[in-house]
Amino acid sequence: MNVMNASPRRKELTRLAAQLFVQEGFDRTTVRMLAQEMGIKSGSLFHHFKDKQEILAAVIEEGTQNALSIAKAALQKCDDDPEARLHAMARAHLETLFADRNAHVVALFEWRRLDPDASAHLSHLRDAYEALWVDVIDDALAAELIHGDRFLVSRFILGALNWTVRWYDPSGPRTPDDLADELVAMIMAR
Amino acid sequence: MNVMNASPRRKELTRLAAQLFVQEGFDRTTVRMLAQEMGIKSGSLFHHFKDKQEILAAVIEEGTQNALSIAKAALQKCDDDPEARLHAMARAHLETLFADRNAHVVALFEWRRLDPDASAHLSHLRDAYEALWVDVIDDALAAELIHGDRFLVSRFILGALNWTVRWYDPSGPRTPDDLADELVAMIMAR
DNA sequence: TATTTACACTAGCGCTTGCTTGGTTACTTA
DNA sequence: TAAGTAACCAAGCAAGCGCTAGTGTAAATA
Repeated sequence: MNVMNASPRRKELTRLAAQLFVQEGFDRTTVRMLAQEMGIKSGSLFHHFKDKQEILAAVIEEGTQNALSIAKAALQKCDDDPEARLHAMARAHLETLFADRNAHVVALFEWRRLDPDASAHLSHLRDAYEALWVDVIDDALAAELIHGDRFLVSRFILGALNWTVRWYDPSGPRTPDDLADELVAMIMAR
Repeated sequence: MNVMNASPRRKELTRLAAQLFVQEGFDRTTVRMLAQEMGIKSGSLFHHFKDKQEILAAVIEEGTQNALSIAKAALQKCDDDPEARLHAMARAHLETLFADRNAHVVALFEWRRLDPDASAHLSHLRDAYEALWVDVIDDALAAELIHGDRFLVSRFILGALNWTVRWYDPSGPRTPDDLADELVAMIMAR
């Protein structure tokens, strides 16, 4: 078994697992289904992952790491203007969400299936990501771009953004950037 | 077995099932766990419900029916002012969401576990509820209380509201009405 | 060349799952 | 008082579950 490595093979298996977890849900996805999708037998799966839990953790870790680095890059690319940063953050959020949709759907809706250890470890990653948001929103409030309670405002924004995975159709006329811009327009004081 | 009835006993069992489904998730909730929570043996469960699926459907139906009638009542109580209607609808949404939290969490996050027949039946109920929202939002747009694409705006609002079940703590200082008012304030043009 | 490593296989163990069966008990109604 | 019915129970079946043990083999390493 590969301890905590990130071989290309394991990455590919993780990607396939994410897809199945979205289709069927974590609990209904059996190790036999996973193995078949990967083109191997169920026993062989445990050469790559210690147990089924570890596959879930790998999927979520992958997605959250990506989100974090994309958001950081997006924020660095724009100057200190609060409005630009708000736009950039919303765009980055939706960009990751749909570039890596399967992993994020799993992270959003199967988080509770993680065992306590994995959950604790991944919580730090998620907190680091949310800290970026808090920062951006605080600046927007200070600049009076938006109004309201900082806690509530950030929850509402993240809720609206995360919920998009339930209805957004990438083959439709709108791009993720369109969504981001429309949301920011909706909440900005005019 | 009781076919499609709503005996008090069955209603109570449905309530208990909703609680367990939230705690454990539908798939991880076994009929033995359900039975124990209800104070009966697992076999007896199937006197009240045809199968496990039917319990899930009962939970979701109960919650959605409540949401529909509360929203209708709230809208009838206020006059035709678009702003009042928007407030009323947001308040009604959160009122049901937390009065009947378990059922709604199940409806929001376990919907996909429904078999196709139950899903089709319950979709009509849900559509009826969402139609109320579309109506209210159209009026608000026409009155220029809010701006933007009607489709996107309604999705964002429902997303922000539904996501509250993931973070709202009823024992905290804020009431559901506070949340509703703050959200409406956030999206209203000033 | 000898040894290790990575990756896959077959076979199946021990357990849990949703659900069924056949029967009992307590209450209501004719 | 007899019949009917709603609610329950004990026992267990067949299928499916996660995971393990032991083995084979080709490529990389010493």
